[in-house]
Amino acid sequence: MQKETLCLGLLSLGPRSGYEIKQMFEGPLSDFYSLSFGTIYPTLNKLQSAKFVSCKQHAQSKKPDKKVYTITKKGMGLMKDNLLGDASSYIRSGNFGDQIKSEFFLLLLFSKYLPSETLDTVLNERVLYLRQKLEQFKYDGPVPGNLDAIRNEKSVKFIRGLASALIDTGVKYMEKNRGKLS
Amino acid sequence: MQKETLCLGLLSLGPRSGYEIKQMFEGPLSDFYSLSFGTIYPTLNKLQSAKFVSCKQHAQSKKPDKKVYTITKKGMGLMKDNLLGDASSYIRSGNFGDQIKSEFFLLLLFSKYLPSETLDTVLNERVLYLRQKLEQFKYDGPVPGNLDAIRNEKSVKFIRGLASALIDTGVKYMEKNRGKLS
DNA sequence: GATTATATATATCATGATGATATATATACT
DNA sequence: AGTATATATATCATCATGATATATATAATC
Repeated sequence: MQKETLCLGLLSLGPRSGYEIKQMFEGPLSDFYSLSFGTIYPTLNKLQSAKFVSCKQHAQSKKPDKKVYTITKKGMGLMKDNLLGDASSYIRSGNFGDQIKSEFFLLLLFSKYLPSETLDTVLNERVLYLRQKLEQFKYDGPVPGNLDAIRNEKSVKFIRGLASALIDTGVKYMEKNRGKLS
Repeated sequence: MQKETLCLGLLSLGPRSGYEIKQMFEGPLSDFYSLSFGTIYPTLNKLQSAKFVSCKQHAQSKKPDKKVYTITKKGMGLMKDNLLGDASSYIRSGNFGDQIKSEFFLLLLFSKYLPSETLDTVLNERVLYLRQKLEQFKYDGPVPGNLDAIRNEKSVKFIRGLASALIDTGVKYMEKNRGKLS
């Protein structure tokens, strides 16, 4: 998916600044996708020049102005068109997997070269991390700030349920089978 | 993990060419990590110059010579050192998640802008793909060529079991809950 | 009370990984 | 006969990342 389409998609959930878009990628979206500041800011500027988003500047004393972007009708049109194109590409491509870079799995793969205490700590920390993730995905109460919007979407409920099921399976497998590694 | 360490790690499982290393990233490793030709070949050249790997050229009539790389004692030393460093960094970093870019989850997230037939096809293809993956991970017979080495590793058995459990959970969740998306 | 770290907020840039392309041939498919 | 795929290495333009710069407020630590 192009960065433009992704930014428009996130702005379709409600007006946001570049900083807040980055927060989404570091929070609830971190398990699915990420974009850096170096990509987000130029993309928003480009979208603004082409009138796919509008921008309201909120002056803040002695902090940089907060630029809140709102998707335009033209932007909604582009987003929907691109999304349809992306889905078609996905279907035609024959490549239905995700792009993953997992330091954890590489460490596991070469674990026979690691001291057993080191491997143990790696596994412990990973399990601890996954347990926290699981709580986050299962938690149904309010979340602060601008992140509430996506929680009520039908698709997000589906995704959160899926993520919860996957993490739960992962944690249970690791607890049951980690003895077989050493 | 540095590309050098990763290449050395794969060569520690047995001598291989750059092309065969790429095949591993496209096959059994594709769900965990990937490197491109543009990274693999220069890395192998660099490792050879520094005597971390040796190279035997196998002449092939009218095809480019096949360069089979073997890890040296010096290379094994570097790999183990780096691996320990990577594990320590992983533990210290506090960042225990994986880096993921999932076109599928983005399409799900914005699925309300997609025609229901398109979404349906996306889900069908994904489930089909996951079922194939599941069979691959569960299959215990021999695999052709140079890919057998990693299948017998203790760590790989653990990883394959984990991957199978995760995919199984994912498929079952999707089949049960996909109706809630539309 | 002083210092350090973290959060807000945007912008830019060097580095380097990716994906495409080039080159060359054999085999399999249509 | 013609097209696509597989083997095999190498190079390179493009662009995303991660780091850095700038500036301040608040929270935490000592």
